[in-house]
Amino acid sequence: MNPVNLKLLAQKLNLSIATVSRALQDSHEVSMQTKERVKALAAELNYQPNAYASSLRRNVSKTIGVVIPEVNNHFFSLAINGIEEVARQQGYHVLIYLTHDDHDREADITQYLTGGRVDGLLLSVAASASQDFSHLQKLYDSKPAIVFFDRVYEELPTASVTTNDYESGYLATRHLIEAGCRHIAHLLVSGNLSIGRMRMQGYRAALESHGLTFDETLVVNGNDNDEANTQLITDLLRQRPELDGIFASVERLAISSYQACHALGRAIPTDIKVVGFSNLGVAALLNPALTTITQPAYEIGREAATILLRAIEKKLPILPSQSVVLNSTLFPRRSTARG
Amino acid sequence: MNPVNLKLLAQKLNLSIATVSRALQDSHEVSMQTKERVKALAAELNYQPNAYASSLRRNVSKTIGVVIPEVNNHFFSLAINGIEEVARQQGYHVLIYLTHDDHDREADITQYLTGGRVDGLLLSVAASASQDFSHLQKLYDSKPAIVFFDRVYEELPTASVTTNDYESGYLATRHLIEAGCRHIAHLLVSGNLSIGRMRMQGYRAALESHGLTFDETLVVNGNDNDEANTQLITDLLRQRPELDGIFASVERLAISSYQACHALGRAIPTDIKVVGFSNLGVAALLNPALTTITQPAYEIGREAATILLRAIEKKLPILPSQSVVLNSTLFPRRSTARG
DNA sequence: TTTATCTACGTAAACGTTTCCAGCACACAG
DNA sequence: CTGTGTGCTGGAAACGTTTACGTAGATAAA
Repeated sequence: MNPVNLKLLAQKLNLSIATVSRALQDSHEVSMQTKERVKALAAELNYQPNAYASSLRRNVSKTIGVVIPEVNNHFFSLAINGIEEVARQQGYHVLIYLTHDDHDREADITQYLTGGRVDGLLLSVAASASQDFSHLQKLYDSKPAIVFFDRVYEELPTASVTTNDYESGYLATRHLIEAGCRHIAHLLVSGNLSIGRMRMQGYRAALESHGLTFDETLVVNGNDNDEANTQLITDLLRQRPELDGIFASVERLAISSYQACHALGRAIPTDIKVVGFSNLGVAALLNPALTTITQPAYEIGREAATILLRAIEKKLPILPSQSVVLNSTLFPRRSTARG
Repeated sequence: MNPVNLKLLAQKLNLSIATVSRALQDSHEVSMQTKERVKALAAELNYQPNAYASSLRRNVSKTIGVVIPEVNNHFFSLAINGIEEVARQQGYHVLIYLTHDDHDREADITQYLTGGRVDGLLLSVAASASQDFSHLQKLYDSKPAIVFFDRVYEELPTASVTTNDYESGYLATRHLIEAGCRHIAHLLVSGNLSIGRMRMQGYRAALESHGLTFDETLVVNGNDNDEANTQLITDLLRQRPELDGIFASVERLAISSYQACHALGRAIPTDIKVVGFSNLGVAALLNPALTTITQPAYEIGREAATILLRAIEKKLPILPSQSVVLNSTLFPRRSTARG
């Protein structure tokens, strides 16, 4: 494509390719004089090193992969912001792959990535129904550096960046109980991931420590289809008229809950109260303002990328002990106001 | 890293590297027998070709770059969804770069990308104050395939995917006028891009064709800092108490308008009406529900990626005539209701 | 003087592919 | 028997870097 390469520079300068290469890397083995000559010409001809040749030779790509369920979700888009920020600072490129919470897509993608295309990987596991994580095991065996964030597959001995999901689940549920709820549904998408289990345990513990009984039929699994979710919630609301609280474990389910309530004419917070995990910037502007558990998404992205890039640069393995747990924050708003 | 390469396969099979390579590509020059032997072993050893070696040799990277202002914005995240979708279908990888609407970052990034790292580029130009587009010119000269989407730099003779911005600006403004507004502010971020100019012209034309005079001081430029924008709008509202309509040319400014109105106690839509470009899924759930002009973001992404990949695959240049204009839709909601 | 050290550069191998150019064996036509 | 094709395979060059190694000349140490 662009025929400006080391060979061309070397010819024009009557130097060897080796010297030109070294000059551009500020090697001490090259005299100041030649360095300047080389750099001047390189700048003039707008020389850009061929990334692939360099990656091939050095076995280092200066590229990280980010594998996430979706990007149209404030949590993940904020996380990407954080990731891109630190990657750019350190001269890394960011490849994005979306799984749409589909197991097979995730397997395909991770399969791709065993080929050395990336130096490291940030992964937030798909919340599919499948219990099969062999693709992640395979990926791990091909040993790129991996850091999980938010949605972790715990069996791999690597680091992860998560939030205090158990406490958050507990807090959200207690908040509803204290607002007067007695029949609280729990909506989630990632029941078979640790994140889902933790939030669930928090929910359950809060119920039980307040003398409420845990009812399995009030736990509903959604997916990534908003209409289907809204329908699911509508059905639930109809079948269980005693329901007076909803704890949505993920943003889209909180939104669907609003939609279902609007459709059925259930007033929030009078008839039913809603709290949801969400990074929606406009939560406070909703009708009514949505009480949220908000994760520090941007910081999670930064933190995960930092751990990953540090390990790559120092060529050290990533240990589970480097894991970080950040705290989410509960923002009480109208949707859970008393009376 | 992973030492499973063609050489290893060749050794184990007592074949030459050339034959193994050809077998894996289903070349007709290899007997069925050997093909199967090769593929079996490759699968068994989990062979993944080295992407960099391949890219180097073929001068093709199967990677496209996406350069956008931000990802934490529904328009762009939906667009990325569309882009990733078609890229994945065709076996392409997607590199993401965020400019944060900063001219210098954009210049840095495009500089990077002249190095042949990507086969093509999808670009939505940063809405900075700068009038300097020499970095884009330079990028173009290094001839990767480029398709602009939404925010176009018109001077480059390549294709773009946009929406009917003039009509949308006209429609939004007329909608406000018909709802009774007489003093309408226009908030925008991209005054020096064609997209900004088009929307502005639509705004102006609607005013004038309805006997209202265009007032330059009602046109306000925001940036990517939400607090600053809210402050800006608050100031405007205070200084111009006669204001009864806001046309926000970009999602974040509509949100900031809500915040400013809430803070000042101006009731929407009674005191002031708001319409905004937005892909916010929860627009209908806002308080009050926000009237939006919604761009077909997902389709824009798909369309842009399709044009780009077709050109790359066929090795044809991209012509301005391949440009596509899609239609946005006005969704009237409470925020512009009469009375 | 010789020997060691240092500076500044060149030669060439290597990274893992792809692909051009053979070559060989065999078949078949003239 | 010669020529021509065809089916399969291997050797080796090439892509653009980086880098181990070598070397020539200069300077310093012995």
